[in-house]
Amino acid sequence: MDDISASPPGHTEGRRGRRGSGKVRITDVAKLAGVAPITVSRVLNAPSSVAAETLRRVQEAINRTGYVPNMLAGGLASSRSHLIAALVPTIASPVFQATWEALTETFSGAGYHVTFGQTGYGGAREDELIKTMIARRPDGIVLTGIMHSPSGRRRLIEADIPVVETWDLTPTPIDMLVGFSHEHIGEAVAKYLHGKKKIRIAVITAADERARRRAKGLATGAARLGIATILAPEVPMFVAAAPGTLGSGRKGLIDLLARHPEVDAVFCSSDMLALGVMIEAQARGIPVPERIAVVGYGDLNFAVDTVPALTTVSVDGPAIGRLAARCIIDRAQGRSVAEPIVDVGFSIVERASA
Amino acid sequence: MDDISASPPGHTEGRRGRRGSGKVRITDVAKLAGVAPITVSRVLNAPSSVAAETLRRVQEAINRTGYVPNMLAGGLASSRSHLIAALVPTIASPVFQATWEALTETFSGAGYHVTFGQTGYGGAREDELIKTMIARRPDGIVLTGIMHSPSGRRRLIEADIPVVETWDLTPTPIDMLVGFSHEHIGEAVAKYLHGKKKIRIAVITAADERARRRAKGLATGAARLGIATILAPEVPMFVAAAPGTLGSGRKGLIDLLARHPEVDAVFCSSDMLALGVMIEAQARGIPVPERIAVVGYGDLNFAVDTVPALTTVSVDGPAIGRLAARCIIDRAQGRSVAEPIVDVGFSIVERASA
DNA sequence: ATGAAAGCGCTAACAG
DNA sequence: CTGTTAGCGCTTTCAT
Repeated sequence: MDDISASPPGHTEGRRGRRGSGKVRITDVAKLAGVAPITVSRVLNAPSSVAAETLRRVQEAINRTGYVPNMLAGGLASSRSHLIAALVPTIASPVFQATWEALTETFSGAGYHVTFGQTGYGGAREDELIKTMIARRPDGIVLTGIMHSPSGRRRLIEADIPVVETWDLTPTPIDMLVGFSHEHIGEAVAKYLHGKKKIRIAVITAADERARRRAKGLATGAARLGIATILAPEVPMFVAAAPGTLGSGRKGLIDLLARHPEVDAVFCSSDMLALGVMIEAQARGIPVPERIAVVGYGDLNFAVDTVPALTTVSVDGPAIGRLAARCIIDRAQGRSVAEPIVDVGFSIVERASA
Repeated sequence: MDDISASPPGHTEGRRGRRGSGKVRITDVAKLAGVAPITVSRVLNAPSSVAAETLRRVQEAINRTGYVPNMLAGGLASSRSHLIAALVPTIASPVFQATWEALTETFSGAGYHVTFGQTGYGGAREDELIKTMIARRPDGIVLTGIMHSPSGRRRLIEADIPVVETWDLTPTPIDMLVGFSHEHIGEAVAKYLHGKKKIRIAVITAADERARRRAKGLATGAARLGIATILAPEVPMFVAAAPGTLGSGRKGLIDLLARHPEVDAVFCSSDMLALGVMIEAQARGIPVPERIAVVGYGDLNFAVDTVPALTTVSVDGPAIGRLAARCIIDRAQGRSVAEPIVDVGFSIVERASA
C-alpha cells in the first residue's frame, strides 16, 4: 500500500491564503518530484506518455505526500467528471439489484463512479432530481424506465449528456435504450397459464407503472385466448402500494378469494408478493398450484427456495446493467454505439408453483 | 415549472474557444439580467442578501436561459461540494434500507446529495473506495461499521473531512459515531430465550463481521445463564455466505438438526434467514415455536406477516440515519455537534415465533 | 517527452 | 445591497 507518512498537511503547516482546502495539490507533488504540474497530471491520466524514470520519481512523490487528486478541479478543467448519474425508484429494490450491480461494476472498470438518485415510485421528485444531477455535470445519465415528463426530457436533451433509458421499451427514446416489453411479459404469462389449463387468472400488483402494464398485457393475452371471459368479463385485480410486500401478497389473496372464489391462478407483480400469496395459501390449506397457481416476477434469489418453488418471470438484469454502461462508455470515448436500442427480452422460469 | 424555451445552447451557437462545455454560464445569466456574476451567485446561494427587484430580474434570466449551476466549479471555488459519501456493504440490503433512506432524506433537506460506494461484505475494496471518494472532496463521509484498516483510518483523518461511523460501537471512533452494540444484542436474545425455557440455542449466521459478534454475544449470554452447557459445551452454529438468504436459512436448519437434534431455538443473523428456517420447519412439520423457537434480526417489513409472525431484533434505522446526517450537517455549519457519540440501542420485538 | 500559459465556471474577500 | 479582483486545482493548447 501507499506510503503516506511524510508531513501530513492540513492543520500542520497552514497555507497563507484564506482560501483553498489546505491539502496537498498537484503543484506540491510536482515541486517534490522536480517536474511541472502537467507532468504529474500525465502520470495520473496518461502514464504511457511519460518517461519511465520520470514516472517513477513522480509516483514516489505522490506516495510521499499522500496526494489525492481533486476531481472537482479535474472535472472542471477537462469537462469530464467521470461521474454517472443513475435515477432509480429506490436503491433498495431487489428486482433491480443485479442491474445496478452490473452497471456499477462495468462503469467502475472504466473509471467512472455511479451515483444514485432516488425518484420514489411515484416519480414525483424526478424533475427536481434531474436538475440537481445535471448540476454535477455527469458524463452520462441512466434512467429506470422511460422519461415521460416533457420538462424532464427537455432538460436532459439540452444538457447534452448521453442518456440511457432502461427496463422498458419505447419507440421514442430520448437517446439510447436497453429494456424489454412489460406488455409482452403479461401476454406470455397468460399464454403460459392457459397452457396449464387455468381459465380464471387474477392479478396482484403493486401500484407501479410498469407492473400495471404487465397486468394489462395479461388481460390482453387472456382476452385473446378467450379465457378471461369464460367466467367473468375482466381480470380480477388487487392493487397494493409500491413496492409490493409479503403482507400485501397475503392481503391480496384474501381479497381476491372473497370477491372471486373461482380464481385459479394469480400473476404477482413481484416475487415478494408471490411469496405472500403462497404463505397465505399454505395457512388456509389451499394447494398450490393445484387449486391456485402462482406466478411471480423478478426471479429473486429466494424464488427457488420457496415451498413450492416459485414459477416466475426472469429478466437478465446484469445484461441490462452492462449494456447500458457500455452505451455510455462508448459514447464518452467518441466511439459510435453499436446497438443504441436493445430489447433484452425475458423468460418464464418454470418451477413448481405454476 | 421553469421556462426553458429561450435559445437552447449547446450545438446551437457554439462558443469561440475549444474548451468549456458550451453551456449557459453564470456570466450569461448575469449579462441578461444586467448584473454582475456574483449577484447571480448570491441569488442562488443567499437570496436573502439580494434586493427583491434584483432577485426577480435574475430569476427571470435564469429561467429564460435554462441555466443549471455547475457544482464542480462551485465546489472548487467554495471548498464545499455539497456531496456526502456513504460507504456501505451493498446498497441493496434491506436491513440498512431505512437507515440510508433517512440519511438521504435528512441530507437532501440540507442541500446535500448522498453518493454511495459499495465495499462488499468482505470490505476488500474499502481502502481503494475511500481514496476515490476523497478525490471528490465530499463534505462528509458516513461509514457502515467501524473502520478497522489502519491505512483507511489514516487517509480519512488526513483528508480532514467529518466522518461518522455507524451501526456499531467502539471506544476509539475516528471522529463521530452513531450505533449500537452487537454483543449486547446477542446477550439479550440469550436471556430472552432463556426466559422462554429454551436450553439449547443455535445460531444461523451470515459470514459478516457484525453478525458474528451478535453470535458471540449469544454464546456469552448463554454461558453466563448456564444454558449452553446443559447439553453441550458450545453453541451450535451454521455459517452461510453473506448476505443471508431464504435458501441458506433452510439449509442451516437442515444442517443444525442433523448435527444437533436437541436444538430448541435458533437465532438468525437476519430475518431472511429466519424466514427460511420457518419455511423449512413448516415443510418438515416441526412446530414453531413449540419445538423450535426462531428469532430474527432486522425487523424487516415482512416479519409481521410470516407464519408464525417473526420475533426479531429491531434497531431504529431511521434514527441512525438522521443522527448521522445531523452530526455532519452541524459540523459543516461550524456548529458544535451536540452528541458526537450515540448509542441508539435496540429492542426485541416479541411476536409468535419465539 | 516535457513545459508555459491560459483558462474551466464559480465564489471568497474586500471594497464601496 | 452590489461590484471588482483574484483565485480554487486542475488540464487544454501550443511550444520546444
